[in-house]
Amino acid sequence: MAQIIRISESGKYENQEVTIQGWLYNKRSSGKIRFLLVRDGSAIIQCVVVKNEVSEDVFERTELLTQETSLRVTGKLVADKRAPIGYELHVSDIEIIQIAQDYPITPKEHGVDFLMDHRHLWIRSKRQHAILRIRHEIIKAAQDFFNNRDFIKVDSPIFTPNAAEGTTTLFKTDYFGSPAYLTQSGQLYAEAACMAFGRVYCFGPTFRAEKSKTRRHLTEFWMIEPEVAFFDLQDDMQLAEEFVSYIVQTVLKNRKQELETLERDTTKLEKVSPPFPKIHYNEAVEILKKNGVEFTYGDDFGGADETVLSDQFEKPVIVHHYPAEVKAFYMKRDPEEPQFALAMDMLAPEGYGEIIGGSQREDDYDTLLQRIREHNLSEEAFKWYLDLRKYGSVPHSGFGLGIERTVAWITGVKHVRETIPFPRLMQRIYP
RNA sequence: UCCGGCGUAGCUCAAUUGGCAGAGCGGGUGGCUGUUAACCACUAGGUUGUAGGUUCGAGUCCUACCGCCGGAGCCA
Repeated sequence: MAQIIRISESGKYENQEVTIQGWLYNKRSSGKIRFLLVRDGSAIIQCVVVKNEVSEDVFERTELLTQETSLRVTGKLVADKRAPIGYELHVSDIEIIQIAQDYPITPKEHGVDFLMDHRHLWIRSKRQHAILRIRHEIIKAAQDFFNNRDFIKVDSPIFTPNAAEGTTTLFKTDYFGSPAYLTQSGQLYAEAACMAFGRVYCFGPTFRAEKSKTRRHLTEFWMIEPEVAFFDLQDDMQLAEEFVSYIVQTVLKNRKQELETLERDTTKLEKVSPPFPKIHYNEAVEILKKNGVEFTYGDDFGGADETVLSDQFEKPVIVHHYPAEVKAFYMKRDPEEPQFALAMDMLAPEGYGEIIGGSQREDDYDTLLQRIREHNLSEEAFKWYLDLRKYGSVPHSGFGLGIERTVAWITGVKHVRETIPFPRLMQRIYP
């Protein structure tokens, strides 16, 4: 056996004898010449088997190869302009590891339900492969961004003891005889960590038991949430636009091939750089009215409203100063116009919806206590959270970025179910 | 939870007015020395989601249920 290589590093081994370990993606035959498309997770390469260049035994073995059969292929790597990756393998030997019988996902169109039932196999397909590689790049870029700015990653717990804002959207579990809930956000714990380290972020799964059946909703999704001490809303919005720009530009730079596979039009993504348009809630309402949208002043925006707003701009748009009543208890109100919260949402272009929600947090003990009471929340449960306002409280702000919606936007995928390896939806918890 | 749509071969779909259940892909067999979801020929493959009803006759019409899809509501 020759040196084992990854297909993606073929360029380094031109005209050398190498071995590739992988799976058969597809096969074509023309009598005495056969073409094997082999994937190894890094890329796909066409392997050419010519009858009178290999032993009879090896040539006959190609007959046994079915889709997704695992194998080792040895041969000479040669440059070929006809090949998508620029190289082909001229086969000298084939070792079959396991023959796959009746692989369900054939090279043709399939329906959503069938593919979702076979998600564990679907992720081997080209398109899913490209999406998940971009997801990886987005997560890496997001963490790099904060790591390069001296943030400390402090993860929040998944189990939480209390229902922060009503139990309807929380998943309840049994925790040694007491109720516990799966977290909806790491934010409150990130605030505690923020008072310890100054700049922190957490990254993990969050859970919402909402019966939402739309292309933007999962019951389990991943969020990355920075929290910064001595930051006001303006600082927060600036951090958010720099953050999102960095992610988009990094993906454009490092995942060009995957974006091509997905046939993503990148011209709009290329324009994503600071500053982003920032509009007050009142301006947003004006825009909706100008576009003939029926909207009750004081409400939060629905999915259709968000699309109208984001369609006005080429870049993501930040809407700030939402009516305090539709926002969470912990958001600080603007002292100059107290009916508004110092909150902001970032809406992705092209109808992908809200990708960031953030705010400056209430940092005054008495005010926060009052809000907790107004919302009928348990003072006892939030004792530790109130402590943060008791022992050296400072102005601080943060936001959360939903990974799946960000992946959907950047890849141009229509539904978030394709942006996470194993999606959890209202109607699906298999595989 | 509400509105709309769909359910036929392993998969994607077709089947005229209610009148013989069919094609492509995948599988099998054979052919082809440059194929790109290769192609060509042959071949196997069906409780038409489930239960009931109307009818001489139901994939098709009616009722209920199940499942899925899209949307709304909901959604720091």
